[in-house]
Amino acid sequence: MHTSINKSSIIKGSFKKRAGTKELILNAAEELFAERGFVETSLRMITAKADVNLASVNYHYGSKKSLIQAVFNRYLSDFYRIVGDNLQSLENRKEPPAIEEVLKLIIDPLIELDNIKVDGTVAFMRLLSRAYSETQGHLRRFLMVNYGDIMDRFYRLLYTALPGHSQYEVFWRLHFSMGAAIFTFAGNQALTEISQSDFEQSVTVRSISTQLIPFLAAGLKASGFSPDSGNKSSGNQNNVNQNNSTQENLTATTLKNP
Amino acid sequence: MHTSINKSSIIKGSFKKRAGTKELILNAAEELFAERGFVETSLRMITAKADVNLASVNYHYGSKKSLIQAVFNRYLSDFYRIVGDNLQSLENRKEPPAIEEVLKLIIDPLIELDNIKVDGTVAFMRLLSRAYSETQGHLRRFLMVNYGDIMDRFYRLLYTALPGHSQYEVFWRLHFSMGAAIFTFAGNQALTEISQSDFEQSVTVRSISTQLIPFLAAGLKASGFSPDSGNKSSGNQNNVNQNNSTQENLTATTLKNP
DNA sequence: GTATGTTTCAAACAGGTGTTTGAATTTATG
DNA sequence: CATAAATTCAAACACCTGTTTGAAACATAC
Repeated sequence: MHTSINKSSIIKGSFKKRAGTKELILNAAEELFAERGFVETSLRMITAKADVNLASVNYHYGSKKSLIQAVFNRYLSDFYRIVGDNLQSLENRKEPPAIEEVLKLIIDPLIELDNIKVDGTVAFMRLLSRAYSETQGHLRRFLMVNYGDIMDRFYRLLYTALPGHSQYEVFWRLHFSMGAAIFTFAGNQALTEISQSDFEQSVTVRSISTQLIPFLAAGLKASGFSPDSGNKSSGNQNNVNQNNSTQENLTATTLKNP
Repeated sequence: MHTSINKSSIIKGSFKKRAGTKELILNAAEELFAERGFVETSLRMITAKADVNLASVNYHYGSKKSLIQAVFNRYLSDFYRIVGDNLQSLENRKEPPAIEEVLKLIIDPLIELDNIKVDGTVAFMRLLSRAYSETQGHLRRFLMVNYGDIMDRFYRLLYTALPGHSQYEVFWRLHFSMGAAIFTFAGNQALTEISQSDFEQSVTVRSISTQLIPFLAAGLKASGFSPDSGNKSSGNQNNVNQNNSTQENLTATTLKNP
């Protein structure tokens, strides 16, 4: 099956090896990990899909665990570079940003992923989802160590955009929002299929985002305690605001130490 | 290690086998599945924890797949029985219920799980989360076939509680809400630990729910398109209401066919 | 062209997986 | 008690896992 013809291809006018075994592995792994998860994807599936030898994974990446991190690194470096730029532009402003702006700051790059790769958004969110649920979290730790600062800045910006809310509230609402986004995008196309067949409307990453943003914005802005209809009346029990510790320390421990 | 003393115990005055091998397996499996997921939990781990023979799993349950479904069935039968009762009481009312009522309808039983079993809520949500992300979804299909009608009724009730919103909107917002809830509760205690250390406030299932309900309620109620501050002004692009098909058919296909 | 370093390859490795088997044991029945 | 059914048990089954090995093929440089 594996001929020797594809061993070489013309790249930029000069002969090179066939598109890099290392990248072939990374591409195949990325797809399979998003589809099936890390534990349910074997190295033999990856090497078969990439049409390379089994041993080349350990030769180029050392171990399966390192391969997983490499897949993540490629996605995140692309994604968080854009988010970082967007963050700075809002951080530099004097007046606090609107929540919708803060949300778009991170959702727009998420949508952009779909233009770079086929089903890029869904694949990325599935990887994120699995990173959070699979194993006991060595991957979540990897995420926090390498990219926790970005999330830290995002949390601070969100806090400034929500005056009148405690950091405790913002903390939880941030994770509610992450859950809604990750769960929805990562949801194995089942939701999309149902929606398409029932509502006769093509479902894209952008159309879901159009639904998601007002939902999250309203949730984030909501008054803390609403027994009836959202009025901030009466006594609220669990509204213990404690902004005594410095914001420096607070956000640092909040998101840097998993 | 395994003595023959615990082979018999007194139950209801008469001698019986030691608390049922079948139940011992189910208990051990339930804990391990919630902790580590289905694929990462081996039958040998389960039988070791339950202190029973390896072969007894296949003897009592036939296969690992059936064991997983059995674990789910025990949780869901308890949970959905209560939810079913709550649903009916609201369905019988003339005037549409408040969203907070609809949310409490399903969140209160969720909290109650914590009183029945230790960390019952978290365990249940983790099982749900894994059911949605793991494998290609044979477990999600099982859920929908056996318990889809309850979710169908919940969706309809939510729709009546949200006048002025299209079924398309309600559909997506329902799944946003599910994502927020499942992701948060299932989040491997990491969130809870962070919150406890940073905000010096004990985090319980109930205190999270107190945060979650107003967040979800506000998101569900939000006007469809809010570029600035949640006012339902200006033109909205993706608000294609199509209530042409009968509600009967719509909700049926929505949640019964996975 | 020979030598050197890099990459590929088939094969084997040690260990874990769910499942099956058949005998031994326990429990229930007549 | 004896017989029959239900359950437990240790061992083995066939298969899949990530990783290692050592020789073969390749690339590049002298």
